[in-house]
Amino acid sequence: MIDNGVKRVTEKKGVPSVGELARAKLLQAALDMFGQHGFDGVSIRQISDSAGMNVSSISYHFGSKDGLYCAVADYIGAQIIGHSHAPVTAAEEFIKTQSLDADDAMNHLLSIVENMMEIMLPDSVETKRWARFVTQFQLGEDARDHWLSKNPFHDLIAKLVAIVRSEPDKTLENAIIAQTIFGQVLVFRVSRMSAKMALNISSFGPEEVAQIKRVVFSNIQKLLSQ
Amino acid sequence: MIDNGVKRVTEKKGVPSVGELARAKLLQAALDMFGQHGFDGVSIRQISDSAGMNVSSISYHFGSKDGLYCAVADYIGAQIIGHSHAPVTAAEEFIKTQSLDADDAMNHLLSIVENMMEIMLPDSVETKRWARFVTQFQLGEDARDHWLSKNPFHDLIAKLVAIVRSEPDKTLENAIIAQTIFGQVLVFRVSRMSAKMALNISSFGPEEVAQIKRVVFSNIQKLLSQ
DNA sequence: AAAATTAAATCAATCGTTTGATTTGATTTT
DNA sequence: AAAATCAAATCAAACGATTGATTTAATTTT
Repeated sequence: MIDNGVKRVTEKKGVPSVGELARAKLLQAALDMFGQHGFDGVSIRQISDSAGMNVSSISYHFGSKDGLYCAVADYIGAQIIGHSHAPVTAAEEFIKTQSLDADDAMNHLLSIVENMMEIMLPDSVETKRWARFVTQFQLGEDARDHWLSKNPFHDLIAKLVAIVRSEPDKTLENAIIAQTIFGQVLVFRVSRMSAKMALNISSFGPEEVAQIKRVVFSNIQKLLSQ
Repeated sequence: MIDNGVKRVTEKKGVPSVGELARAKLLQAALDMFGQHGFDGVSIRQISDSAGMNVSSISYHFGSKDGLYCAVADYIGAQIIGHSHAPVTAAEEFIKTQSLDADDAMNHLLSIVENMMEIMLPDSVETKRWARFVTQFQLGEDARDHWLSKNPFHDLIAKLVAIVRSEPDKTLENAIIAQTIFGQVLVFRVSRMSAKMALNISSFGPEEVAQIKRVVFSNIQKLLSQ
């Protein structure tokens, strides 16, 4: 039910054309407002106003409101993939070597978790906007088949968990453990307000993130010990 | 920004009046549809149609759409409190005894976690509807000051964690640990679709819930071991 | 000049809310 | 007991405002 009909732009070299700048402005505005209020909570007029453009520019550049929403999802997915490229590929290559070194696997696992925390936790950076959008997105009904609904880290974490535990790959138990590891990071994003109140902090600054990271790392190492 | 103006009903004895039945029907319909599509994703006409009533019955019984939403939040909060009354009060009384028995504290902790899982995990029971609504609710902006946004289990979990770890109450670290414990349950509700795909299951049936419970219990015991 | 882009105006549809009239069920008066 | 009275409850209808989308015309870019 998602219309992705988008008029593409003839782009040349690295020079962003006027239309591409307009498209980018709309995308950023939509990213913010969709993330804050959800799909139905924002009108295309609010988005175009926030971007300083006209309503029709949305249907011109993205075909429809659905098309804009989908474009934002694609954009965020690409950003997340890009931001976690280094630790993910490193872990994937480690797995490809068929090494069964538990310590190495644990280090890769912690790197990936650290990367997830950098994406999901901080208050001020741009990644905050990604996380809000993704959370809203995952609650949506119609867009469930979009690949953004799939956790791109899970498979990797489950495999690393299996290696650390010296178990054959892909047992249900390992998948559950991977999910609980993911949840220990996710909770600080989804239940953000609740967590701030519970921890009696006003924002997730560098020190808070560091302390959370310490606890989560400690948790992972303990719960994966035999 | 929430209007809670509600025409109250002259009630007598335990006999539900005609208006109270209508009110309950609207409340249940709203609970379902708000939980599925969020506040802005549902119109009051859809809700009243689903309840088999007229549109204006909403403003009559709840004052406004906001009033209805708030009434649903209140109802769910009461339901959750009621459903977790037993393990919560047991743990609270244990804490009141000033006992420092780590094993007892751990048992109370596991009871509370088990109760949380009963509320949040299953696919078929009514509690599923509560969880969906709460998740949607916590993402909302305007209603953040409602007490439903606060995690009613956190304080208790944090105190029990402190006792298990033989530490003074209320350190930041204990609060973080409590949050990560909560996250291990929460992830199966919030990232529900993603989790189903990752675990390769079609629903959270009794066996799946049992296995998840086993893993989470094991995790908690390990990560709280010194 | 042609194509791409923006602005303004307009569309039918739906939004939350309000209105006035009507029905219901019980209480009070006769 | 019958009639009158009244508050509670429900209804269809309509309100102005806003929704996503489209059309038309003007402007800018290439």
